[in-house]
Amino acid sequence: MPELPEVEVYRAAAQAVVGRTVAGVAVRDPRFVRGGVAPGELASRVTGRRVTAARRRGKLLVLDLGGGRSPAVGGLRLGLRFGMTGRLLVDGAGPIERLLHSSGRAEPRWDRLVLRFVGDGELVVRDPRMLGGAVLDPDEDALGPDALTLTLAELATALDRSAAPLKARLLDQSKVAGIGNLVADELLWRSGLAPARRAGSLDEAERRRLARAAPSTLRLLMRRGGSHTGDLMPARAPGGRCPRDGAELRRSTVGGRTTWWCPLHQH
DNA sequence: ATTGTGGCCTGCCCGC
DNA sequence: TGCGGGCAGGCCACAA
Repeated sequence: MPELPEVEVYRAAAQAVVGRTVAGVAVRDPRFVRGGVAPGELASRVTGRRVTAARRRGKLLVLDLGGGRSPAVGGLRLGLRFGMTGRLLVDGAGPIERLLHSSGRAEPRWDRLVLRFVGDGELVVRDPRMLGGAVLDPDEDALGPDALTLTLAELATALDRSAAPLKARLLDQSKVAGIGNLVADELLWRSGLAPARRAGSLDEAERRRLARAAPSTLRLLMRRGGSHTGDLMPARAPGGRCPRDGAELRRSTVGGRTTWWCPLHQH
Protein backbone atom coordinates (compact mmCIF):
# COMPACT_ATOMS: atom_id res chain seq x y z
CA MET A 1 0.00 0.00 0.00
CA PRO A 2 1.18 3.55 -0.51
CA GLU A 3 3.39 4.57 2.37
CA LEU A 4 6.33 6.93 2.17
CA PRO A 5 8.40 4.80 -0.27
CA GLU A 6 5.55 4.57 -2.79
CA VAL A 7 4.62 8.25 -2.57
CA GLU A 8 8.28 9.14 -3.09
CA VAL A 9 8.12 7.18 -6.36
CA TYR A 10 4.93 9.04 -7.27
CA ARG A 11 6.63 12.35 -6.55
CA ALA A 12 9.52 11.50 -8.82
CA ALA A 13 7.09 10.54 -11.60
CA ALA A 14 5.10 13.73 -11.09
CA GLN A 15 8.23 15.78 -11.82
CA ALA A 16 7.38 15.13 -15.47
CA VAL A 17 4.40 17.49 -15.30
CA VAL A 18 6.28 20.36 -13.68
CA GLY A 19 6.18 23.25 -16.12
CA ARG A 20 2.95 22.13 -17.74
CA THR A 21 -0.32 24.04 -17.58
CA VAL A 22 -3.55 22.36 -16.49
CA ALA A 23 -6.04 22.38 -19.36
CA GLY A 24 -8.83 20.66 -17.50
CA VAL A 25 -9.74 18.70 -14.41
CA ALA A 26 -12.12 15.76 -14.29
CA VAL A 27 -13.39 14.64 -10.91
CA ARG A 28 -14.91 11.26 -11.69
CA ASP A 29 -16.29 10.77 -8.20
CA PRO A 30 -17.25 13.83 -6.16
CA ARG A 31 -16.50 12.00 -2.91
CA PHE A 32 -12.82 11.96 -3.85
CA VAL A 33 -12.53 15.69 -3.18
CA ARG A 34 -11.96 16.20 0.53
CA GLY A 35 -11.95 19.17 2.80
CA GLY A 36 -15.43 20.52 2.18
CA VAL A 37 -14.63 21.95 -1.25
CA ALA A 38 -17.08 21.30 -4.06
CA PRO A 39 -15.56 19.26 -6.90
CA GLY A 40 -16.50 21.94 -9.39
CA GLU A 41 -14.69 24.57 -7.37
CA LEU A 42 -11.54 22.48 -7.20
CA ALA A 43 -11.67 21.97 -10.94
CA SER A 44 -12.21 25.61 -11.77
CA ARG A 45 -9.51 26.84 -9.43
CA VAL A 46 -6.89 24.38 -10.66
CA THR A 47 -7.62 24.77 -14.37
CA GLY A 48 -5.36 27.22 -16.17
CA ARG A 49 -2.57 27.07 -13.65
CA ARG A 50 0.98 25.93 -14.26
CA VAL A 51 2.58 23.22 -12.12
CA THR A 52 5.66 24.76 -10.56
CA ALA A 53 6.78 21.92 -8.28
CA ALA A 54 5.96 18.39 -7.14
CA ARG A 55 6.75 17.82 -3.48
CA ARG A 56 6.15 15.14 -0.86
CA ARG A 57 5.59 15.41 2.86
CA GLY A 58 4.92 12.10 4.54
CA LYS A 59 2.36 10.34 2.42
CA LEU A 60 1.03 13.57 0.96
CA LEU A 61 1.96 14.55 -2.59
CA VAL A 62 1.72 18.29 -3.20
CA LEU A 63 1.57 19.97 -6.58
CA ASP A 64 2.43 23.66 -6.38
CA LEU A 65 0.38 25.62 -8.90
CA GLY A 66 1.26 29.07 -10.19
CA GLY A 67 -1.01 32.06 -10.55
CA GLY A 68 -2.49 31.06 -13.88
CA ARG A 69 -5.04 33.34 -15.52
CA SER A 70 -5.06 35.84 -12.70
CA PRO A 71 -1.48 36.25 -11.51
CA ALA A 72 -2.62 38.67 -8.83
CA VAL A 73 -4.53 35.85 -7.15
CA GLY A 74 -1.31 34.06 -6.32
CA GLY A 75 -0.46 30.41 -6.09
CA LEU A 76 -2.41 27.40 -5.04
CA ARG A 77 -1.53 23.92 -3.89
CA LEU A 78 -3.16 20.62 -4.77
CA GLY A 79 -2.67 17.83 -2.25
CA LEU A 80 -3.04 14.21 -3.32
CA ARG A 81 -3.46 11.37 -0.86
CA PHE A 82 -3.40 7.75 -1.96
CA GLY A 83 -5.02 5.94 0.91
CA MET A 84 -4.49 2.24 0.77
CA THR A 85 -4.98 1.48 -2.92
CA GLY A 86 -4.21 4.70 -4.78
CA ARG A 87 -1.89 4.68 -7.78
CA LEU A 88 -0.54 7.61 -9.73
CA LEU A 89 -0.36 7.48 -13.51
CA VAL A 90 1.56 10.07 -15.49
CA ASP A 91 1.04 10.24 -19.24
CA GLY A 92 -0.60 6.83 -19.21
CA ALA A 93 2.14 5.01 -17.33
CA GLY A 94 2.16 4.05 -13.68
CA PRO A 95 5.53 4.09 -11.91
CA ILE A 96 4.10 1.38 -9.65
CA GLU A 97 2.16 -1.33 -11.46
CA ARG A 98 0.81 -3.26 -8.55
CA LEU A 99 0.14 -2.48 -4.91
CA LEU A 100 -0.28 -4.96 -2.09
CA HIS A 101 -3.95 -5.42 -1.19
CA SER A 102 -5.05 -3.69 -4.36
CA SER A 103 -6.09 -4.67 -7.82
CA GLY A 104 -3.83 -4.25 -10.85
CA ARG A 105 -6.82 -3.95 -13.12
CA ALA A 106 -7.80 -0.68 -14.77
CA GLU A 107 -11.50 -0.07 -14.30
CA PRO A 108 -12.35 3.37 -15.76
CA ARG A 109 -14.44 4.24 -12.70
CA TRP A 110 -11.36 3.86 -10.48
CA ASP A 111 -9.79 6.92 -12.12
CA ARG A 112 -11.05 9.31 -9.47
CA LEU A 113 -9.16 12.42 -10.55
CA VAL A 114 -7.73 13.35 -13.94
CA LEU A 115 -5.63 16.42 -14.72
CA ARG A 116 -5.27 17.07 -18.44
CA PHE A 117 -2.46 19.34 -19.55
CA VAL A 118 -2.18 21.90 -22.33
CA GLY A 119 -0.60 20.27 -25.33
CA ASP A 120 -0.51 16.68 -24.21
CA GLY A 121 -0.42 14.34 -21.31
CA GLU A 122 -2.37 13.74 -18.15
CA LEU A 123 -2.01 12.87 -14.49
CA VAL A 124 -4.43 10.32 -13.06
CA VAL A 125 -5.13 9.10 -9.53
CA ARG A 126 -6.52 5.57 -9.79
CA ASP A 127 -7.88 4.43 -6.44
CA PRO A 128 -10.21 1.41 -6.33
CA ARG A 129 -11.15 1.73 -2.66
CA MET A 130 -11.11 5.49 -2.68
CA LEU A 131 -9.56 5.90 0.73
CA GLY A 132 -7.35 8.57 -0.77
CA GLY A 133 -8.45 11.98 -1.89
CA ALA A 134 -7.64 15.35 -3.39
CA VAL A 135 -7.36 18.41 -1.16
CA LEU A 136 -7.10 22.06 -2.11
CA ASP A 137 -4.44 23.89 -0.12
CA PRO A 138 -3.77 21.04 2.34
CA ASP A 139 -2.61 21.96 5.83
CA GLU A 140 0.98 20.77 5.56
CA ASP A 141 1.85 22.17 8.96
CA ALA A 142 -0.51 19.63 10.52
CA LEU A 143 1.96 16.94 9.51
CA GLY A 144 4.89 15.98 11.69
CA PRO A 145 8.50 15.82 10.52
CA ASP A 146 9.11 13.56 7.53
CA ALA A 147 10.13 10.04 8.52
CA LEU A 148 12.77 9.85 5.80
CA THR A 149 14.84 12.59 7.42
CA LEU A 150 13.78 11.99 11.02
CA THR A 151 16.30 13.10 13.62
CA LEU A 152 16.77 11.92 17.17
CA ALA A 153 15.52 15.26 18.49
CA GLU A 154 12.40 15.08 16.32
CA LEU A 155 11.66 11.54 17.45
CA ALA A 156 12.09 12.53 21.09
CA THR A 157 9.59 15.35 20.61
CA ALA A 158 7.16 12.94 18.95
CA LEU A 159 7.34 10.38 21.76
CA ASP A 160 8.06 12.29 24.94
CA ARG A 161 5.45 12.18 27.70
CA SER A 162 3.01 10.21 25.54
CA ALA A 163 1.02 7.41 27.10
CA ALA A 164 -0.12 6.10 23.72
CA PRO A 165 1.25 2.80 22.40
CA LEU A 166 4.54 3.34 20.58
CA LYS A 167 3.19 2.05 17.29
CA ALA A 168 0.08 4.25 17.47
CA ARG A 169 2.32 7.26 17.95
CA LEU A 170 4.44 6.33 14.91
CA LEU A 171 1.29 5.97 12.82
CA ASP A 172 0.03 9.40 13.92
CA GLN A 173 0.85 11.57 10.90
CA SER A 174 0.77 14.73 13.02
CA LYS A 175 3.67 13.40 15.08
CA VAL A 176 5.77 11.71 12.37
CA ALA A 177 4.74 11.82 8.72
CA GLY A 178 5.04 8.93 6.31
CA ILE A 179 4.89 5.77 8.41
CA GLY A 180 2.07 3.32 7.68
CA ASN A 181 1.21 -0.06 9.09
CA LEU A 182 3.76 -2.22 7.28
CA VAL A 183 6.66 0.17 7.79
CA ALA A 184 5.76 0.57 11.46
CA ASP A 185 5.91 -3.19 12.05
CA GLU A 186 9.22 -3.49 10.17
CA LEU A 187 10.72 -0.55 12.03
CA LEU A 188 9.78 -1.83 15.48
CA TRP A 189 10.94 -5.34 14.59
CA ARG A 190 14.32 -4.02 13.48
CA SER A 191 14.60 -1.83 16.57
CA GLY A 192 13.68 -4.59 18.99
CA LEU A 193 10.81 -2.58 20.45
CA ALA A 194 7.38 -3.92 21.36
CA PRO A 195 4.57 -2.09 19.53
CA ALA A 196 2.42 -1.75 22.67
CA ARG A 197 5.14 -0.06 24.73
CA ARG A 198 4.10 3.36 26.06
CA ALA A 199 5.70 5.83 23.65
CA GLY A 200 7.06 7.95 26.46
CA SER A 201 8.72 5.02 28.21
CA LEU A 202 11.64 4.63 25.80
CA ASP A 203 15.03 5.34 27.28
CA GLU A 204 17.77 7.23 25.46
CA ALA A 205 19.34 4.13 23.91
CA GLU A 206 15.99 2.87 22.65
CA ARG A 207 15.08 6.21 21.12
CA ARG A 208 18.46 6.29 19.45
CA ARG A 209 17.93 2.82 17.95
CA LEU A 210 14.55 3.79 16.59
CA ALA A 211 15.72 7.15 15.26
CA ARG A 212 18.60 5.48 13.45
CA ALA A 213 16.37 2.74 12.07
CA ALA A 214 13.70 5.00 10.59
CA PRO A 215 15.58 6.71 7.74
CA SER A 216 17.82 3.73 7.00
CA THR A 217 14.92 1.28 6.86
CA LEU A 218 12.92 3.59 4.61
CA ARG A 219 15.88 3.96 2.27
CA LEU A 220 16.31 0.19 2.20
CA LEU A 221 12.63 -0.32 1.39
CA MET A 222 12.86 2.30 -1.35
CA ARG A 223 15.86 0.51 -2.89
CA ARG A 224 14.05 -2.82 -2.72
CA GLY A 225 10.95 -1.39 -4.33
CA GLY A 226 8.32 -0.62 -1.72
CA SER A 227 6.95 -0.69 1.79
CA HIS A 228 6.07 -4.38 1.42
CA THR A 229 9.67 -5.53 0.86
CA GLY A 230 10.75 -5.64 4.51
CA ASP A 231 12.33 -8.71 6.09
CA LEU A 232 9.37 -9.14 8.44
CA MET A 233 6.79 -9.01 5.67
CA PRO A 234 6.83 -12.69 4.57
CA ALA A 235 6.25 -13.76 8.17
CA ARG A 236 3.22 -11.52 8.76
CA ALA A 237 0.80 -14.45 8.53
CA PRO A 238 -0.65 -17.10 10.84
CA GLY A 239 2.14 -19.40 12.03
CA GLY A 240 4.79 -16.96 10.83
CA ARG A 241 8.14 -17.07 12.59
CA CYS A 242 10.58 -14.29 13.37
CA PRO A 243 13.21 -14.14 10.62
CA ARG A 244 15.77 -13.14 13.25
CA ASP A 245 15.32 -15.72 16.00
CA GLY A 246 12.67 -18.16 14.84
CA ALA A 247 10.13 -17.41 17.56
CA GLU A 248 6.48 -17.61 16.56
CA LEU A 249 5.22 -14.12 15.84
CA ARG A 250 2.32 -12.66 17.77
CA ARG A 251 -0.59 -10.96 16.14
CA SER A 252 -2.41 -8.22 17.97
CA THR A 253 -4.23 -4.96 17.33
CA VAL A 254 -2.34 -1.79 18.18
CA GLY A 255 -3.51 1.65 17.18
CA GLY A 256 -6.46 -0.01 15.51
CA ARG A 257 -4.20 -1.85 13.09
CA THR A 258 -3.19 -5.47 12.61
CA THR A 259 0.21 -5.82 14.21
CA TRP A 260 2.76 -8.63 13.92
CA TRP A 261 5.71 -8.71 16.29
CA CYS A 262 8.26 -11.02 17.89
CA PRO A 263 7.76 -11.66 21.62
CA LEU A 264 11.34 -12.90 21.96
CA HIS A 265 13.37 -9.89 20.86
CA GLN A 266 10.90 -6.98 20.86
CA HIS A 267 10.53 -5.49 24.33
C1' DA B 1 -5.18 18.48 25.01
C1' DT B 2 -4.79 13.15 24.50
C1' DT B 3 -6.25 8.64 23.46
C1' DG B 4 -9.43 5.25 21.70
C1' DT B 5 -13.15 3.60 18.60
C1' DG B 6 -16.07 3.14 14.62
C1' DG B 7 -17.06 4.17 9.88
C1' DC B 8 -15.95 4.97 5.26
C1' DC B 9 -14.69 2.60 0.86
C1' DT B 10 -14.70 -1.89 -2.15
C1' DG B 11 -11.94 -5.80 -4.23
C1' DC B 12 -10.58 -10.17 -2.93
C1' DC B 13 -10.40 -14.60 -0.67
C1' DC B 14 -12.10 -18.24 2.03
C1' DG B 15 -15.47 -21.57 3.45
C1' DC B 16 -19.82 -23.49 2.74
C1' DT C 1 -20.84 -22.85 -8.91
C1' DG C 2 -22.56 -18.95 -6.33
C1' DC C 3 -22.89 -16.56 -2.14
C1' DG C 4 -21.90 -14.25 2.31
C1' DG C 5 -18.78 -12.77 5.59
C1' DG C 6 -14.47 -11.16 6.94
C1' DC C 7 -10.39 -8.70 5.91
C1' DA C 8 -7.21 -5.04 4.36
C1' DG C 9 -5.82 0.21 6.46
C1' DG C 10 -5.34 5.67 5.75
C1' DC C 11 -7.85 9.04 7.48
C1' DC C 12 -11.54 11.50 9.82
C1' DA C 13 -15.42 12.34 12.98
C1' DC C 14 -16.60 11.69 17.34
C1' DA C 15 -16.55 10.25 22.32
C1' DA C 16 -14.57 10.07 26.86
